[in-house]
Amino acid sequence: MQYWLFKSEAATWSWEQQLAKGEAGEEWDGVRNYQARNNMRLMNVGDLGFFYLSQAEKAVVGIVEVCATAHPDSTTDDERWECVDIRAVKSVPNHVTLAMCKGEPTLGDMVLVNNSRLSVQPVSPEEWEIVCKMGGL
DNA sequence: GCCAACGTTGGC
DNA sequence: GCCAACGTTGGC
Repeated sequence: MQYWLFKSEAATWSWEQQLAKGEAGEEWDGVRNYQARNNMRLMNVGDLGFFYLSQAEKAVVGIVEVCATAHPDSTTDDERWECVDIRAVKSVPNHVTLAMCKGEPTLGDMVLVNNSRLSVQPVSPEEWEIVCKMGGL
């Protein structure tokens, strides 16, 4: 079991849209970055992830679960790009903002804090625990 | 809206 | 295989 962080822009794919997909989930398509794709290839069904909104929101707002391992991205014919499917598990009661993460010394090594541009990131078990607590879970 | 950081492309 | 030029992302 591993932990991840999925980054989205609310204008492109919001948490409400993800929630609306329910148990079936939805493919996390559109990723065109090798590092992010490689992370998705490492995912297993049952892995958990944070749903993070960049730009306006800049906060972790939900928990998701991987429900299908990497497969070709249906939004392109380019076979280089793959994606997993994720489904919403629960909303985070208190949104954990980027500023809060930056202000938390124990999250100093978090990828979100150090490499803001990577759209699919690994999260350590320790970081997972800390962010969950900050979020009121 | 700006700009820094990063990734990708393409010429050599 | 290097590196300059360019494009994109995302925080501020």
